Amino acid sequence: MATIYEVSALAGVSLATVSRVINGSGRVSEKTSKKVRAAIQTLDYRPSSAAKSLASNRTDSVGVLVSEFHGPFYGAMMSGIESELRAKSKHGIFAAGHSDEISEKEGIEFLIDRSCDALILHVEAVSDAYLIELSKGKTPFVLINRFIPELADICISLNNDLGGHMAAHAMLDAGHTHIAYISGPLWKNDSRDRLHGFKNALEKALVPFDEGLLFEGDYHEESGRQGLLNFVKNKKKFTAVACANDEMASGVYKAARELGLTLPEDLSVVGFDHSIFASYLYPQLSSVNYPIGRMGKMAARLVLRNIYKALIKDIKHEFEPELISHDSIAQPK
Amino acid sequence: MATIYEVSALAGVSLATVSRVINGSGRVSEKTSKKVRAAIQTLDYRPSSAAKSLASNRTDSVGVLVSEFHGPFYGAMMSGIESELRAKSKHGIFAAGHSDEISEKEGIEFLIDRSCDALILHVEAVSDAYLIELSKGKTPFVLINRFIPELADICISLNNDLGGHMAAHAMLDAGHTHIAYISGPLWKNDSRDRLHGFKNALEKALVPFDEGLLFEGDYHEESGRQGLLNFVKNKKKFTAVACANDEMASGVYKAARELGLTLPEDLSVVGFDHSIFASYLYPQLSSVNYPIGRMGKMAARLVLRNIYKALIKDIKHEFEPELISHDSIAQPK
DNA sequence: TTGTACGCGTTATCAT
DNA sequence: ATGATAACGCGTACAA
Repeated sequence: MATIYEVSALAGVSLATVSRVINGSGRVSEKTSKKVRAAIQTLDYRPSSAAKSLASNRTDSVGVLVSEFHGPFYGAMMSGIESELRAKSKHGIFAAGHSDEISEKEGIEFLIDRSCDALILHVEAVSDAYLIELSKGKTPFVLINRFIPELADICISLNNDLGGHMAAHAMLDAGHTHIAYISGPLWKNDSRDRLHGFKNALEKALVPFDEGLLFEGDYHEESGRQGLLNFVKNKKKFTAVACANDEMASGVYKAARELGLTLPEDLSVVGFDHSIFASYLYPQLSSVNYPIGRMGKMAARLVLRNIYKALIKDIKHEFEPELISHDSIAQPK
Repeated sequence: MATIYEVSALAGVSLATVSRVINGSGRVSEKTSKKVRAAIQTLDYRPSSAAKSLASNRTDSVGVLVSEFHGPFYGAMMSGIESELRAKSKHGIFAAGHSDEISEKEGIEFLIDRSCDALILHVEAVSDAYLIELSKGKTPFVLINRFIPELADICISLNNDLGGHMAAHAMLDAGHTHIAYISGPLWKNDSRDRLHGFKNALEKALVPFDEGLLFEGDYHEESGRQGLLNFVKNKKKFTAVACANDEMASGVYKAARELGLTLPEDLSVVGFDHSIFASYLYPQLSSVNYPIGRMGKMAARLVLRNIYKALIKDIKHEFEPELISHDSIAQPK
């Protein structure tokens, strides 16, 4: 592999000049620049990223911690981050945190040890205190899907409360008054916010909420199924069920079929996230959209601006959900 | 950040010794080693990965090119790769190739410029010749989901031909003799292999295949829908349809419902990949399993063994598909 | 505008 | 077993 020395020799200039034309730093005459570029061409010279990092103290890499690689959710987020970074010649190093405190901390340590210039974190299990402490460290980061008042300027979050509102109103507007709710794990912030928004919307509409129609799931399909079976077992009356994500809504579909219910006539369902597979379900699932791809892009842009001093305007910290209507909501019989 | 100099000073030993302790290379007395470790602890010393890379000419990073980040397929693959690499303190740099020749080449260039120690490539659009040429270059790589005779020892592939066989037999065994096939793009190797296996199985079973019952889709849902509508429009007789992936099978479900068909009584369907959402469909989709997660792990293990000299046995180059039976196949009426 | 010289924090090759 | 020292390839003040 050719080095910058060979290039400078061939071009008949000093290596400082070569460095300048490569990085566009400092003034270089067009003539010299041309010679240098020619030399780079003929030698097929590629700068050593290691040497560059050592000298500049930057790696051009951004560590990204997601909960999981699979599933429709994080893929969209990673995709948004990667394309945005790559356009600026940076790259992402992705690691999984598995929604587990130990594992998330290990992941963060791993990425810091990789000497990433910055991190983008989608963490659920570590505490606010831990993150506030982390923010005092050397590696800057951005949080996605999380809001911590003390770190507001590095948070990219969804208005989950509003999302809960929308789920409730999707049902209220169709005339439902007995609406069950299958929540995510209540130790997660987003789960609590969605539920809060949901209850709040009912309250404002003067529709009482029966706590017996609340089931705490785990965001996986089977817990959605269990939730519906549970309501039925307890002989609850309800004509609609809102789910805190689409997987659980799919579980509700399954349980409904087991019970011989026809969707959406016998039961209206609304999901959350508007995952890619919402449209694979039958009837196609109405769902509150979570623009995670755009949020991933925004997180990358925030890093690009804060760390790499890219000229980026239009930074936005909070995103709004939106109801995507399909065929899973009918009027109550 | 503490450097190795400070550690050596505090421990009262030379640089070389510290380096030896860290990397476990060369003999070091237990006593010295202890002193060094203590110094590392108190200084909270972390080796600089850049300096390490520069001196050792390794980055401990593996570039991974996938077609897309989203969707159920690549997530499982990336997940397998990441966990396997991280266990050995290596990391993946992921990039997307979008199944497009230019874009795939750019992605490969990008990863090489990142000075990855090796690459894991899931490429569809670049030619065999290009890859053979690439193999003569400096950066070693492994191919996933592709078999090139000249590069057999760096290929991890699925027996797609056998998969096609299985899809055909799922139908034949249920008694179907008029079986349509919705293929992926025929410029892709896996599409061709699956189709070939499918036709071959029919032939062996002495069931003639009507070319009018072949439709070339693009692996996306809508093309599956188009395929089925196309067969019907042409007044073809068939009782079953095999799809080259699950997305297109989902499209077939949609078209079937539009046509008022009841699944699986009026039409049996089999998919390919056994994506996570195969079970979200109703009726749950029978599908030929593609163990992409395990294949990703295997690709990582191959890199670990070949490049990083890890002691790994049980390398396997070809994986076998497997029919996962659910509820989408019935006997013909 | 261009060149010189030093520093970045390791690994690895010699000696000792 | 341990230490001294030369690479590794580039960025960047500082000079010229």
